[in-house]
Order: sequence, then C-alpha cells, then structure tokens
Amino acid sequence: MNANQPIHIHDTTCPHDRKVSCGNCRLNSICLPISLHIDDVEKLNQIIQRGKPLQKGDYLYRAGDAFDSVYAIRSGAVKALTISDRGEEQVTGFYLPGEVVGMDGIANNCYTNSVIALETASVCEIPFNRMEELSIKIPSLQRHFFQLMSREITQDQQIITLLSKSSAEERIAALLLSISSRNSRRQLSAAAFRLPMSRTDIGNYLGLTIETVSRIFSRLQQQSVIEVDKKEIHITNMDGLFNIANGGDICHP
Amino acid sequence: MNANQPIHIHDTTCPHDRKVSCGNCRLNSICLPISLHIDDVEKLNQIIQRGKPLQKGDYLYRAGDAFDSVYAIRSGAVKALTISDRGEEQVTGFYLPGEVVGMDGIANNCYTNSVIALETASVCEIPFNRMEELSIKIPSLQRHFFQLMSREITQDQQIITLLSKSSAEERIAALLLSISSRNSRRQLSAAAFRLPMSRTDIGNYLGLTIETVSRIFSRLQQQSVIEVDKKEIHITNMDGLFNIANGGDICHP
DNA sequence: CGCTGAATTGACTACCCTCAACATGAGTGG
DNA sequence: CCACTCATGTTGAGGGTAGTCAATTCAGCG
Repeated sequence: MNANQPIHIHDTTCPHDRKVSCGNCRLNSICLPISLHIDDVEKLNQIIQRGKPLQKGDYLYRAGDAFDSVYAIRSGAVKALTISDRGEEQVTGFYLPGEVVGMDGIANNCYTNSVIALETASVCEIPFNRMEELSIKIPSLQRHFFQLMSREITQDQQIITLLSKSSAEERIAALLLSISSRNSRRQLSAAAFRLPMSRTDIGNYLGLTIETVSRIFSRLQQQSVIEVDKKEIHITNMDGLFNIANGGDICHP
Repeated sequence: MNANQPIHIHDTTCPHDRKVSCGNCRLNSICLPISLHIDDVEKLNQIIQRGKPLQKGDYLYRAGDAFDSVYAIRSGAVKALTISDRGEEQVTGFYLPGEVVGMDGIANNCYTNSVIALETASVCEIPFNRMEELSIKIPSLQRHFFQLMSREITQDQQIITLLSKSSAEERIAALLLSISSRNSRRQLSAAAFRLPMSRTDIGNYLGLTIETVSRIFSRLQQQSVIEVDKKEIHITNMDGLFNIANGGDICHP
C-alpha cells in the first residue's frame, strides 16, 4: 500500500522516530488525518514539523508564549496546566498519543496552558497559520478541526461534571476508565497499563490531595476492582470499576 | 452609514425585535461579527435566521438533537446543561447576549448539552454548514470561529480550576465577578445587576448545594461586599469581592 | 385564602483536607 | 558497599468545610 513511499533507514518501529509521515503513522486512524482523503493527508503531512523528542519534565510550551502551532502527541504523554489567579497550578488535562494540544492558544494568540512531558515524548508540530490556509482548500480538514475543538469542549465539560458532582472514589475510577479506553483506541490493553503521571498530578487534575488519591487506590485494591503496583494498574473488575465511576451500585438511595 | 438599509417599523429599541441585522445590532462589537469587514458582516447576516423569542423554561435544543446550528444570544439569558452518567443534571454554563452556544454539537453532529431559556430570550441561529462554507470564502470568519471555540475551551478550563481549587465562597465571588464583567462589556452596570438564574442553577453550576449558595450570599452581605435582594445584586466593594474570589486577602498562610 | 416553589436559616453529619510519621527507591558521594 | 539525601508515595489521627435533613419564611398564583 505504501510500497512507492521512500524507504527510511528506520521503520516505524521506534515510536520516537522523526522519520514518519502521516501516511504511514500507525496513529493516523485516530489522529488529525482521520477521514481525510489520502492526497489530503499528504498535504497535511507536508506542513507538519517533527522535532526531537521531549524528555520528562521538558516544556513543550509555556503559558503566555506566543501561539503559533498546535501539537499532536506521537509518543509518550504530556500534561497541560494553567496557573490560577492564586498562583497555584491546575492540571487541565493529560494527552496521550494521537491527541492534540494547544488549541487554548487560538483565542488570544498566546497559550493559556503550559504543556510538560510526563515521560519521553515526541510530538508533531502543526503550524496554525498553514493549517488555516490548508483548511480553506480542504473543507473536510476545516470540519475536522472544528470537531477536534468541539471534542475538547465536551471533554472539559465532562471534567466539570466530574468535579462538581462526584466523590473522590468516583473521580479516580472515571480517570482510570478514561485512560483505559484511550489505550484501547490505540490497540493497547484496556485492562493493564502504566500511568504516566504522578499521584500529585492525578490529585491536582481531579481536585484531590495526594493523600486522598493514595487512599482511594488502596481502597479500590481492597475492593478487588484493581491491582496497583506503583504506576502499574491492572483493572481486574471492569464492570465494578464502571459502577463505582457512575455513582456506586445503581445509585445508593 | 446604514442609510441605504431598509427602514424597519421598529428600531433596535426592543431587544427581542426580530428585525435586526448584524450591521445595526448593538452587540456587533462583541458578537460574531467582531473584526469582520463591513461587507462580510452583511454576508454573515444573510445566513442568520432570527426566530421568535424563547419564553422562560423553553428549550432552544436538547441534548441528543441533531446538530445543525450554533446560536448567538441576542437578548435575555440561557443556561446549558448536560445529563451525567448518573442521570443528574449538570449546568455547564450561562450565556448572556453576544455569546454563542451550541459548539459542543460539532464533534458528533449532535448536541451534548441542552439549552434552556432562563428568561425571555431571543437568539440568532447560525446554520453551521453555511457558516463553514462562508468561512472558506472569508478567512477572517474562519479564524474568528476558531477563536470563539478556543475561548470556550479556556473558559471551561477556568471553571475546572474553580471547582478543583476554590472554596464555596471563592466560587460564588468568581461567578458574580464573571457576570459583572460580562455586563460591563455590554455597557451595563458592573456593580448592580439582576441574576437571571435561580440559586439552584448557581449551585448546580458551581458544584454546591442550594443551601450553601444561600449561606454564602448571606455571608458576603454580612461582610459588606455585596447587597442581595432576591436576584438583585449590588456589589458594594468590588476590590473586596475580587480578593475573596482570589483566595482571601493576599493568600492566608 | 391556601397552595406551590424558591429561598433562608439552623443543627447535625460525613467526606475529604491537614498535619504528621513512616516507607520506598533513585541518585550521590564517602 | 553503605550511608545519606531527596522525591514520591502510603498510612494514621483529628479537624473543617460543605452536605444532609428539617423547619420556616416569602412571593406568586389559581
């Protein structure tokens, strides 16, 4: 299928490899190129820049930086965070391969979030001005980008609901299920995975203290719905976890 | 400037008047037409549909409805809400004149929120397909719509921070300040206004019970930062309210 | 005039935060 | 190799904020 593509020295076996095109990227069915015509995928590919991987703790960009690009995560994981009026950090999201960060910067031409690598991560930089120009020529790209931003909105609203209505246990369960389903979208195990973020990040994201996060993990393990070994998570009772996330067994009255 | 426009029987004095064009709408400096060329404003105007006003409690659309349009609020106020997995309502936002709702529907071609009028309200319907077509011809409209969605994202993230990090008092103070500043953007008083939503809606939005909302209003009144008379709010100490919203006087250590 | 729904206020309770001690593992240098 | 520090995570005890339950007030309305 890609037989007439130039042959790279490295194949796509290394997830941090820079020599990947959208056409042969194994994420292209869930990332930006989704539902684009094959010719359009190549046009998109040509505006994308792939830099060297970020190391754990590296900033992709900082809040206040001039906005130029959005970024698709290609490997690894990153967190986005804002600084509140009080000067406290608030983690606003975790982004896994195939997901796009930076759309908060469009509104005012500067990023409102900082994005930091949680582990070694590589990203595809999409210069926004060129993406806009391309969107005018490829209506389905325009549509797709609108959808991407809309999805970010609905996801943020789900977090709002989570923070507004759910107990600590429900929040943790929901986060685990979110990561689980995003992993399975990438053909990875839904039941066993490694959390890329620290307990501190989880607590910050979910509006809980690190102690509470730790206690909930222990409690979920006692209830035999998950097994925890540091950052390794094994969901042993998916239905049970799902029930917990949705307010305990069929709504305790 | 608009001398060659057809003369309407009613002028723009009645805020619910259907016979308004973007060109002569008093909101056009803060609404969608912002920063558009005057010719482009008229093109935008021609795709916009203005229906009869909504009465209090009327649905503009319901979660699950097929997505066709986004809506600019022209008068009155509406709330958006989702139904959580548990079946509970979660108010995800309040929208005042000049603001746009419905962008959550783009992602999956159906709305994830329902939108309900909090009082008599009129809206401008913007058919999304036609807006997309127009965006291809008017790049600044495309840009503007990206910015609009980006702003929705950053606002939702501010709510996330509020719910994650702030006390009940801080949340209420922040909401009052948000409404205050949005009023002043419309040339209305920043210090005195009428809340269009009920205590129940406020509590739902901010993740608080109605009793707590009521108590906080009373407490803020005791502290002489606001005066409350049912839904009428008078901010008597703007700086004080601002300090409360930002974590008490210069961060109590 | 009574009814209904919204709001206020009080008393009690529970969940989660705070403070604290302790455990674990990685990295450093003797 | 071991002692040391530092960062991260776990567990326990106690307290505070906001939720729950309940009674009361008030406005709107048939």
